[in-house]
Amino acid sequence: MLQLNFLRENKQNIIESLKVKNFDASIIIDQLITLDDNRKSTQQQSDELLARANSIAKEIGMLFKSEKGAEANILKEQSSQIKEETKSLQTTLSDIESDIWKLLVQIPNVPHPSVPNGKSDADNVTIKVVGEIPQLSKNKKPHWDLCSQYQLIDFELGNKITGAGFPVYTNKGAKLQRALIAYFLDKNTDAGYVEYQPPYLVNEASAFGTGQLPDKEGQMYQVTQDNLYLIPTAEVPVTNFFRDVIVKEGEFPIKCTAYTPCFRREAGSYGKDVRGLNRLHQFDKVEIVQVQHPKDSYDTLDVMVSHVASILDELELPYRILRLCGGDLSFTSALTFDFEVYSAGQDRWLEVSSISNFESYQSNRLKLRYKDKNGKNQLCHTLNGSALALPRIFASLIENNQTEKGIKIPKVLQPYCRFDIID
RNA sequence: GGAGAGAUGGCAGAGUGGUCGAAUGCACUGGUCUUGAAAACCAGCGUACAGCAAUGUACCGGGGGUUCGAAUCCCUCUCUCUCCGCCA
Repeated sequence: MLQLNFLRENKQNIIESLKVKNFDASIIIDQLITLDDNRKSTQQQSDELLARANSIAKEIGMLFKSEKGAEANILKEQSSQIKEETKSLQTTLSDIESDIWKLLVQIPNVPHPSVPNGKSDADNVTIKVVGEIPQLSKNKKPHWDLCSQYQLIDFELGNKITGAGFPVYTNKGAKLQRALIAYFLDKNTDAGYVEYQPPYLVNEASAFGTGQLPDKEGQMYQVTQDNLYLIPTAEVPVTNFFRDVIVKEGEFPIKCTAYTPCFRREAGSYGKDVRGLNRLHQFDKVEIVQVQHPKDSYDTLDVMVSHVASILDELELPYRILRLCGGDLSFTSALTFDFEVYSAGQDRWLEVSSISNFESYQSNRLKLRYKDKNGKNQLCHTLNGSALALPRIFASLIENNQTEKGIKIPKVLQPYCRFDIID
């Protein structure tokens, strides 16, 4: 969420910028400023009364020590009265504070000036297209057919033991999956990311820290008995490493990578979008997260984009990079680049990575700060992206590399797979 | 699952009702000394809100209560540790 003082000081700019996200902030910001003014004056009154009560309490203490009980009792009366007065002020204050909070969490992050206008994913701007779209024979197949032909994934078995959206990888399918995870992690650690294996369940505070709660709990699987949530992405546990942390300026950039399964309820999804591997309830992903100094975060975003591009280059997959328009940008992001690979068996582009700069939006909620040169605490910037999400990479790899003789494995994966063809 | 113990500043660790936002040690920062370093010595060193500032207020795991006054007493929740049981 945004800081109230930031809203106060940049009101007009923010209102203008948020129009790109199709969000009208004018009323809500005014409400917030009024509430904040109220908060300040209420707090001042309350602080004043408390200061008086405190000094009286100290006086009473000293009077008792010097055995002047009578005088002390008079002061007790006064103090009790003051306390009565503060009670209602305290109630007002906490009401105001919760009102402020409720409004504040409704305001999305302010988009970066380079975010284009637009209503939906149709308005995203393609900034780069890389690689040749393979020309396959008329007999080309989508990955779900290839999976059963070569016994790579058993969707039916997953249906039986759990339900739709929980595939069972088998044989060379399982090996390819394992190879991809190892390869992605190696690429990331070679680029300086520290590897983590976080928990796959998180507590309420963590789900709240990255913004899954309070609004998006419908997207998460919950273990109600222990009040835990299955992670929808490694972003949740990894970013929460830094909850309530004050880092030293010299520690920037902090770079983390983690492989985790991801669990998403995906309520309401249907149709060709969910066929095969296109959308699952459980899938694997390798995530990269960075904590950065505000002045460097956009350079870092570019570096992360080229890092992911280099992985797709090595996998020899055709891909394009999109700059998300205001309408498609997530609530918390200031600027996002999406990567889509071309899946030639289905003849469509599939999103495989989304790299975002959240600026201080997450940090503010997480209380993730650094001490600047003047010793003052400032909010860090956070960024994250997938490097990469497995299922759609898996799908496009086998679709694009299908031949009469079998599915060819790209060179870079062969040492990890220990085979070069699926036949 | 059963029994017990505990939660205090970056860490360790005092404090069981009255100048306690909190001793002390370590760590850290600045300075003196030194050719440099170490050691020693001096000083500083939590967070948030309000204020130009002085300063004020809140915070000793979370929430609630008792009291003129709570880190300290009471209730409650959460978490951690130890022992026993079970188990990869």
